[in-house]
Amino acid sequence: MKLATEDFDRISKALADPQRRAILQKLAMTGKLNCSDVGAFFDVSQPTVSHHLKELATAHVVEKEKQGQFCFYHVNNEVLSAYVSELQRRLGLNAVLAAPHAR
Amino acid sequence: MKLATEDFDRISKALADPQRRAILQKLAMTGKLNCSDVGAFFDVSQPTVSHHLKELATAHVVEKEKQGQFCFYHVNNEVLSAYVSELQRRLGLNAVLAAPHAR
DNA sequence: TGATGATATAGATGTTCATCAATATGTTTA
DNA sequence: TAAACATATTGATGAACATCTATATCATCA
Repeated sequence: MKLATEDFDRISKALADPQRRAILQKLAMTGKLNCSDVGAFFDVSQPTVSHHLKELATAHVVEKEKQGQFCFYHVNNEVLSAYVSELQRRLGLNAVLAAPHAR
Repeated sequence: MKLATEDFDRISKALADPQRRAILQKLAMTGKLNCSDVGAFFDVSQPTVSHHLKELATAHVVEKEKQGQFCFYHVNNEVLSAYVSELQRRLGLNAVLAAPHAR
């Protein structure tokens, strides 16, 4: 999967905030949570949680799934993997793996 | 190599800014540059370049090497690799590799 | 239908931060 | 030593943003 520059930038920004990283990590560990559940883990207001989840969803690192009045979120592993790959590529960390061994 | 939480957070913040990512990528591509060289690639003032390089150095993703009046910078691959690994760990992206294939 | 509950939005506030101009510090060379 | 150059620091400014309270929207249930 290929990330557009715009997407890469947005994901970088989404991952810049510690609170958002904590929420994302919690989602990665638990698999799926609704908004209230996420909020229960952290000492921030409900609107703040909602805001962070929206940022993560806009960056496509999580996906939103509405079920009645609830709203479940789960991580998008494909996008996250693509992000990490692109990050490695830009930082030259995969040169050894990708290059056909430059003798 | 193991990253302390504080280091991980600082690196995340260092990578959050597009200009800093561009500088880091340029360093990764060229291997080693002094401050002026870096500045020549981008349309920002000298103090801004100096500031960004300092941020990157404080996060240990680049290393500073003073030679006379010049100051060379190069990426620290060990730290960057450790950062990416820790990021993958937190996001649960290495589960497939690490786990003995569920079932 | 009205009450309760879940989530989203609006608006405000304080903080962080990217950037710049000006200046300081340190180094080389004429 | 004086001038020229490389880099760092200081202080200011405007923008981005994390967070909150208050309120709106939407769904469920009695």
